[in-house]
Amino acid sequence: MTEAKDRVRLWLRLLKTVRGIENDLRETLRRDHKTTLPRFDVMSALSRHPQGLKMSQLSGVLRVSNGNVTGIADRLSDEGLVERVAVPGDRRAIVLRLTQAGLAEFETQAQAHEEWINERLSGVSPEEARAMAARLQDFADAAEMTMEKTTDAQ
Amino acid sequence: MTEAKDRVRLWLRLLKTVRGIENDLRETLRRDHKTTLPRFDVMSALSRHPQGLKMSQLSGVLRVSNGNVTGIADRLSDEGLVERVAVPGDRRAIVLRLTQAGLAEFETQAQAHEEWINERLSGVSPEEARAMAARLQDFADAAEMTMEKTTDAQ
DNA sequence: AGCATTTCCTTTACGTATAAAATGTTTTTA
DNA sequence: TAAAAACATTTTATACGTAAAGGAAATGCT
Repeated sequence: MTEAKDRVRLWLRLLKTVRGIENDLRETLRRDHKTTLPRFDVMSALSRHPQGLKMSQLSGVLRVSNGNVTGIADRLSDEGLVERVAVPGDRRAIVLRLTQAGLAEFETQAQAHEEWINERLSGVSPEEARAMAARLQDFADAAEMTMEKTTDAQ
Repeated sequence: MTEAKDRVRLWLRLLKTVRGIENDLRETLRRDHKTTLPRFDVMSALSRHPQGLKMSQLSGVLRVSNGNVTGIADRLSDEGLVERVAVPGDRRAIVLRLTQAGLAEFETQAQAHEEWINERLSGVSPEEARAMAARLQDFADAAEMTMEKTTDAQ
């Protein structure tokens, strides 16, 4: 009973916290870098894979739908920040990767992003940050287990 | 340096956690209640204000744009779950409130929602939930202070 | 080889989200 | 009190986001 309420309150608090940060971040990305969080996420993923990622890998990593990635890739591509490269052995697949310009742009954004987050979360000590991140990780792992159980039951 | 990384990691973890829950929740709301989280949020806010809320109050409470609320209200209204009521003294304003059907529907959804969250967060003990929620609240308050400082500086 | 299935990506239809402009109404101010 | 400013909401243009359907290519099975 009451424990359910406690968990609901935690969920509402998590949601409010993340949305608050996201809203502030959106404003900053738009004003300072003429970009958005989804675009940043895509470029960030690509920056960790210099050889590029297939569209399906990208949507898997980002946990968004295929069609969503198609649209973001279109726009980034129009601006010359990413490029689509054919995959030798498979004419269905396409690899997306950062261009030189895209990499340079991302590095600037990433640096500013880290500083911005550090400032925005300045009320959280590094120890607290590590502790909270670890706890969230634990609980994600627990949820993962539950999910697998459910999935196995098919 | 390192502390910035710790805070960034916390932010990424928060984002991933919330998005994971949101994705699962979206699926559940769609399948079991033929609705969405934004619709649920609107109905939830209205349920806490039986006399209704002006559109601007609603977008203020939910922290979303005016135009956004307009669209959601349109769809809920088409389904007879909410109604727009003229405000006596002010012909610019409109109050949105739940209909009888909307209230009944919301109560069903809210009950199921609470149970679903409780299950989804079953890996978090009630004590942990309270502790984490409190810490998030503290840090939101700290951010609030920082914001006010910034705002005052105008 | 041949035909069904699966895989990969895009397209479509729709619902959210914002910012900015437009519309109509009230209030303020000169 | 007429003009200007502030307000409340909607509309517009654009960008995400999903689910579901579609087209092309690879795979698998017989």
